[in-house]
Parts: sequence; C-alpha cells; structure tokens
Amino acid sequence: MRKSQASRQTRQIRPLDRAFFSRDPRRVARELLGKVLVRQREHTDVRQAAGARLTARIVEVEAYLGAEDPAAHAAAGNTARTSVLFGPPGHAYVYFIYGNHYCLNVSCEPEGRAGSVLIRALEPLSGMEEMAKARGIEIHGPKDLLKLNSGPGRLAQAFAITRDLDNGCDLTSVASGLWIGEDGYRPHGVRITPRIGITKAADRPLRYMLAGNTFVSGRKIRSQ
DNA sequence: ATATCGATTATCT
DNA sequence: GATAATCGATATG
Repeated sequence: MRKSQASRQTRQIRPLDRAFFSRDPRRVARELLGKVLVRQREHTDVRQAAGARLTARIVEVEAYLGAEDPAAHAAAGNTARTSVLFGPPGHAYVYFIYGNHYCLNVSCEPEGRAGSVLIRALEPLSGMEEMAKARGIEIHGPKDLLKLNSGPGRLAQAFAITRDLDNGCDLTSVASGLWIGEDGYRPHGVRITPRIGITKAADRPLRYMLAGNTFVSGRKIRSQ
C-alpha cells in the first residue's frame, strides 16, 4: 500500500450543504478535494436488496469560471445544454463529449452565475466490483484500481452517470442517489496546474489535485 | 517510455 | 462542417 494514497477508512458520510457550492468555483474546487462521491441506487422492489453503495474520494478537479471563462461551456451562454450551470448551486451538470464519454460537473455560485467544478479523478473506497463491471474491466491487482476512476470519462462510466438520468440532479440530496459527502478526511497537500485537454485559456492554473495521490489522472511523473 | 490516432455525436458557426 | 473539459489501442524509441 502506498503512503501517497488518501485514507481508505470510511466513517459516516454526511452530504455537503448548498452553501458549500454557492461560492467561487476555485474555492469549491480546492475544498472538494478529499470529499466523497456516493452512488446509492434506489431499489424499486422491496424484495430486492439495495445495490452496492459506490463511494470514492475526490482527488482531482478543475474549476470553470462561468460565462467569462473561454474554456467553459457556459461561455456559449445559457442554452438547453448548459442551463444547469446557470441554475442553483450543488447540481450535476453532465455533458457528452467526443461521441463516447460523459463527464460530471457540480454547479457553483448563486443562481444566475455559471461557475462549475469538473470532477476528474477519484480514489475508490467501496463498490469496486460494481465499478469494474460498469467499466467493462476486471480487477486482477492493485494497478487495475487505477483504471476505475482516474479520468473524467472513466469515473462517469464507473458510477453509471449519464445525461438522461443524472443531468440536473441535486448532489446535496441523498435522495438523488448521487451525492457528495464529507467523512472527516483532511487532505495533506494540494497541487495546482493548468487544466487538461482544453485549447482556450489553457494556461490558467485551475486544476487542483491531492499532492502525490496515485489516483490522479494522466501519466505518472517521477519526483513529486 | 512517449506519441499519434480513431471512435462517435451533441453542439455551435 | 468543425470542434470538443476523453479514452484506449497501436506504433515507435
């Protein structure tokens, strides 16, 4: 077990409140590191056991600053696609990209402003078998855990996040079946770099990650 | 080890 | 018609 990983311990998880998200996305991004994404499916049949609870710690995010940020989808204005970004904070903005992948954001700032945070990588805590099944892979060793949630498209697939089902859902509500919570974990260090995979405003330092965490997306670099 | 490329579709020009 | 907040496979040193 590498010491760079965040704690695997899972205490009780309590959802974050709306005020947490009603702030500048840079602030929200930094403070989301170490929080936990939870997927608990509703079961419609009483005789059927509830699905496994999927939980994973947020280790990498990016801030998007709203209408004035050229790299943000909100720069195109309030359209059918981006309306969630302009709505109340703490809601899921799910978009489809490159014909293949869904990505999960959380809306930030008070209603009317379109800042958001893109969730880029998670460290799995529970439900790894379910995640692997959703990803269409098998886990044979510790290295395979890196393929579950390290990358925005991957984590969306692992958590079975789609636009039809999850866009606009309230991430502060346990009843949503998809929410973000706090389990008492406190990050040790935060590292900040430019955002990944964008062409506009590509130099701004708006990518936040837990320093040295193994589950951050992208290639591994020695000496950090 | 890094580099390049194809997949596949919603959205905007 | 072009581009995109990506991933995985393949090629090459």
